[in-house]
Parts: sequence; C-alpha cells; structure tokens
Amino acid sequence: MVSIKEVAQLAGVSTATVSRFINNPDQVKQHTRERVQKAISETGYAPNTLARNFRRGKTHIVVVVLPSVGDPFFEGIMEGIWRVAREQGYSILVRETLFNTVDFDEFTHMIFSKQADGIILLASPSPFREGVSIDDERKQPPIILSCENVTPELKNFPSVRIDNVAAATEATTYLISLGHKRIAFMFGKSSSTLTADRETGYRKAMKKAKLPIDDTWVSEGGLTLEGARRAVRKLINSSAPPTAIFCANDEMAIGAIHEIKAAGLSVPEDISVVGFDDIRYAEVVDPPLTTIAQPAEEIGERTMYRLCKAIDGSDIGLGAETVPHKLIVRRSTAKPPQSS
Amino acid sequence: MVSIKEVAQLAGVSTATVSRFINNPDQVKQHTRERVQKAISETGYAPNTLARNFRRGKTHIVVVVLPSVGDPFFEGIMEGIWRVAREQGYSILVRETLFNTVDFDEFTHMIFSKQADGIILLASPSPFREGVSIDDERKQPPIILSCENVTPELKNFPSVRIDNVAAATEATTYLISLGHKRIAFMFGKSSSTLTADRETGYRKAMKKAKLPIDDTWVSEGGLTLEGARRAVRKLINSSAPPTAIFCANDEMAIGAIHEIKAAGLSVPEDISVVGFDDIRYAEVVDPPLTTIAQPAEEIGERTMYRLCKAIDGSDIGLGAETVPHKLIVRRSTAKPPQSS
DNA sequence: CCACCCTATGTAAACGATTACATATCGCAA
DNA sequence: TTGCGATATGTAATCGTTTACATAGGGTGG
Repeated sequence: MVSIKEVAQLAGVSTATVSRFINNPDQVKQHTRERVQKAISETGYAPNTLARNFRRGKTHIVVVVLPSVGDPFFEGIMEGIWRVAREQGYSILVRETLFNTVDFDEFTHMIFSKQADGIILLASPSPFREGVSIDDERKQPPIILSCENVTPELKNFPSVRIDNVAAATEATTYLISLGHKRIAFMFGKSSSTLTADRETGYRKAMKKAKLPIDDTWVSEGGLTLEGARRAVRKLINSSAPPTAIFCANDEMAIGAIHEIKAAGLSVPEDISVVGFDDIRYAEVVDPPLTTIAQPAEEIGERTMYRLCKAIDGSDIGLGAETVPHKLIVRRSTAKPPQSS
Repeated sequence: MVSIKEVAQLAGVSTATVSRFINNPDQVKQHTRERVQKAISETGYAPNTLARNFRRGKTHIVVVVLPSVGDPFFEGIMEGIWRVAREQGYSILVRETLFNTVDFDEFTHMIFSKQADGIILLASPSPFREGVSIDDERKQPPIILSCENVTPELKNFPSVRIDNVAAATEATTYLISLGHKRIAFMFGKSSSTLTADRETGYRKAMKKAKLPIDDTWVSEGGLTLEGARRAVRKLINSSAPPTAIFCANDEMAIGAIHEIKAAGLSVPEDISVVGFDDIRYAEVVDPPLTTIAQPAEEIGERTMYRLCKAIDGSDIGLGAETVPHKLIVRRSTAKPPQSS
C-alpha cells in the first residue's frame, strides 16, 4: 500500500506538501501542484482513511439503531438520514435490535471508544442504570432519538417526532365521528413512549366522547403482522367484539385486515381498521388503509441535522422537536354495521 | 479523553502491559492484572478504536450496497449478514443506491483507502471501465455479490444466489400446467443478470411448451409498486391481454394485483399473478401470493462468510454459490377463465 | 539597498495503540 | 551456588496523517 511518504519522495516534496495538496490545494503553488498530482496518479495513492481519522480524532460514522430495517416506515426515515449524512460527509452504520432491548451503555461506549461520532436511536434501549438521569445539565454525548420509540426514562432526550397523542386522538375521533362506539386499540411494546402516547390519545378521545373502554379491547400485538393476527382472533371471539380497531402501526393494521377477512368478516363493512405511519403498502392493501401519515423523510433529515450540530459541539438542548402529521382517509373505515 | 498512558501511569506499569491486559490477559500476572483493572475502572478508560484500527490496519467495517432498504426482501438478507457480522466482529455500513447506478470504482476505492475491509453488493454498480475484467487471475479486492442483481459484466464475480433461470422456469411451468397460454413477464432493470436470468427461465418454459410470446407481454416496471401498476394498465388494455402475469419480484406482484382489482378484474379468476422472493407481505395480500421463496437469511449468511474469508486473505475463487429456492403456491393463481 | 512581511515549503512532533526486542525476575536443576 | 530457561514487564519504534513551527525566498515600501 503506497503511503504519502512515497508520493512525496516521487514528487520531490515533503509529506506536508502532499497533505496540503490533498486537503487545501490553494496553499500549494501551481507548479508544485502539478508535480504532486503526477506522483499521485503514477503511484495510485489513496490517503489512508484509518490514519486520517485517527489523527483527526473523528470517525465520520453515525450509528442508527432500529428494531428492524424491514419495517417500511423506517425506510423513509433512513432516506432522510442518508441525504443529510451524505451532504455532511458521514457514513451510516446500521445496528438492528430485532426488538430485543439493547443496553444504552453500549452506545455511549461506542462514542467514548471512538467507534462512532454520534448515535441515532429509533429503537428502545433498555432503561437507564440506576442513578443516571437525562435531565441534568452535564453535557450529553451526541445521541438523539427519532419517533420516540423508546422507554419513558428518555422522555427529555433530544428527539424529533410527531405529536403522537394528538395524532392518536385525531384517528380515534375520526372513528367516533363515523358512529363507532366500540373501538379497540392494538399496540406494540407497552414500555415505549411511542405506544404509550398513542394509547393516551386513544383514551383521551374515548373519554371525551364519553365512550367506555373494555379491557379486552386494548391488546399488545408486538407491532408485527403475526402479532396483530393473534390479537385480532382474540378480539373477534370476545363477547363484545369492537366495530373498529385502531392499530399503533400499519404493519399491524395490515395483519388485522388479513385476519378479519380470513375469519369471514369484511373490512370496513363489519370492522373498520385504522393504521399508523402510512407505509407504502398501506395504499395497496385491500381495502386501502386509513392511517396517520408521518413525514418520515423530514423526521430523518431533522434528526440527522440536529445530531450533526451536537457532534460539532453545539448545544442542541433537550426535548422534542415536533413535526406535523396528517390523517389519510382511505377505504378501510366506514360507518359501523347497522346492528350496532 | 483518557488514554492508555494515563492508565499505565496510574497503575504503575508500562503501556505495553496495559495493552496486553486488554488483548491477552493471560500474559499478565494476576497481581498486575488487578492493579491495571483498578486503574481502568477508576479512569473510565476505553481503548480508542480509531488508534487501534489504524495500528492494526483493519477497519472491521463491511459495506453493504443495496438499492433500497425498504424492500422487505433485503431484510432477510441483512438479517443473515448481521448475524455473521456480529459473530465475526464486523460492523455493517449500509449504502443505498436508490436505484441509481453507482460507480464500481467507488467501492474498490473504499477498500484501498481503508474505509472498509470488504464490500457486499446487492445492487447494480455501473459497468466496468473498459479493459477491466473479472476473469483474470489477479487477486480481487474483497468484494462479493448476492442475488446477482447486477450487470452481466460481473457474472463471474464471487456471489451467492439461487438458480434464477431454473426458478423462473418452474414458476412459468406451473402457470402453464394450470392451463395458461398467454403469460406475461414483468421485470425491473433490464441490465441486471437477475432480471435477465428470470426472463431466460420464462422464455425457456414458454418455448418448451411451444407457447408464443407476444412482445407486449414482456414489460419493464422497475421492480416497484408504482412501476408494476403502470405496466399492468398497459397489459390489460392491450389487444390480447394475458391470463397470467409472472412478476420478477413480489413488490411488483402486489402492485399488479392491486391494479388488476382496481380495473374491476379479479385475481385469480381473470388473471393469475405469480411473484418472486416471498416477502412477508406476500402472505397477507388479498389473495395471498403464489411466489418463489428464496432462503434470504441463508444467502446473507453465506455471502458474509465468504466475504470474511476473502478479507482474511483466503482465495474464495470466482463464480456463484447456489442455494435452493422453492415454489410456494397460494391463491393468486388458478386455471385461466373458460373463455380462453 | 534594507527591513519587513507574506507565501510556499520543509521539519518534526504529535495522535494512541500495538509489538518486536531488550531486560529483569524467578524457579529449578546441576 | 551457578546457570539456564521460562515468564513477566519495560523500552521504544512504528503505523500514515496532520499541523505547529521553522525557514527560505520573493516582493514591496521606504
């Protein structure tokens, strides 16, 4: 592997000059520039990134932690992250948790040990160790959340997300406005604020409409197709089956629709279904899914920008940056059946 | 940031001893070990990965290049890659191409400039520059393909994949066995061997059954939902619409089903649809999709293993490593309508 | 013509770990 | 006791860049 020394030798200059030629050509005289350029071409020299990063103390790497890349919702977020990353000269290292909780310390350690310059969390790390709090004023390592798919302990962490409470209220209220009274809520991990907030919104809307909530209507499905299908089977067989189901994400909603149809019922004639996220499959399932759209790319972009600022040492403060959501009405929702 | 020097000083030993303690504790006497451990705990020392990697000349990073993480088929492959990566101590840096061709040189450069130890290509790089050939005996940089979603020039590159020709033949033959005579084929980028092989398999089966192929039946849709929908509209409105459509991936098949139903036709009563990949949505679309299943995780694992070997300097040879596929029959296929 | 400054380049010291080689220490056999 | 080998530790060079500082050369103003 050819090093800067050999290039310098061949060009008859010092290594410093070669380095300057690469990083700041303006400092180098035209005449010298040509000689160095020639030497580089001849040797096929490429600067050793390991050495450079080591010397500069920067990895130019950002780790994105998410439950599963297969979830199409994350695609949009990643798109936004990548755009900014490319613009700012970062590479993205992806770390899947596969829905296992991971130790938060693992990520702070990645920063301390210079494996990465910053971290974006789209998944739940395990709760903090005792005594660690995020509210205090001491400088945090450059770690930021998106979508708040995390444990409540991290509530004050820098993050970018929609107002999940308001969005869930809106979705539920829409079902209520159609005439539904028995509305179920189906969610993922109960320990995440994401889920908790959406449940809060749901309960808020039900309460406002003075509608009762049957305990059997609120069920954990795991945010997956399969989990949703299990949960739906239970709901359908219960003594007072709901006429509408509000799912904490589209993946569950798609699984729910499938299972409802498999049971010989129709969507939306027998049961209305509302999803959350507006993934691209939402439009092509049968019937097309009513759902809450999140500006995923924008979330990704703003998260990455904020992280870059943190890496550069700026104070980005605590708390969430909120982006707008939107209710998308398609054909998976309708008035409840007459008999209800 | 605390360095090994400070730990050594605090423990009253040399930096060499601290280094040995970290990398090879057995070499260090029990007594010393305790002192060093104490110093590490007290200082909160974490070895600087940048320095270590630089010294060792290894990044412990593998780049995976793919068109889009949003495609659920890649999820399985990534799963397999990650499993092995974790086992072998690598981090995965993901690079999306968003269906743009990227310069192959970019990846060899990443290796030369020590940004990564190896590359896995799941997406099409642009054709080689003139004069570069992959058949020659000179040692290749550690780059490997999966799924052969690439330009034909790379045909001899080390890769892991199913036998696309045989799989496509099988799928087409299955349609023929149901009685279909007018079978369309819908594919993505025509420049990839993946598509070419599947088309070859399709043509082979048609030829064997002595069935003609209408040119309008073979159409490029871009491997996306939207592309497939456009292509279906054309097919339906043609003078001799097909009774079955074989799609080069499930994403297209799902788009096709949706568009067929939107046009007021039924699947499979009017038109049968076959996909490719068996992504997890294949089972929950309506009707559930008949498709070719690929052992995605296994592909990912074997790819990563082979790459690790290449990185370690072993000769992994040229050419493809083949894994088995399987036709999954669901309800999107049936006999053609009577009138045909 | 001198003094000064500015520009282009060279010299060499970092960065923080690893490791070849040198040295010290200890145990044990002769 | 001496000598040898094995074991544990220290010394210092090294990886390839960057960069603070030194220096040389060239131009300008007085």
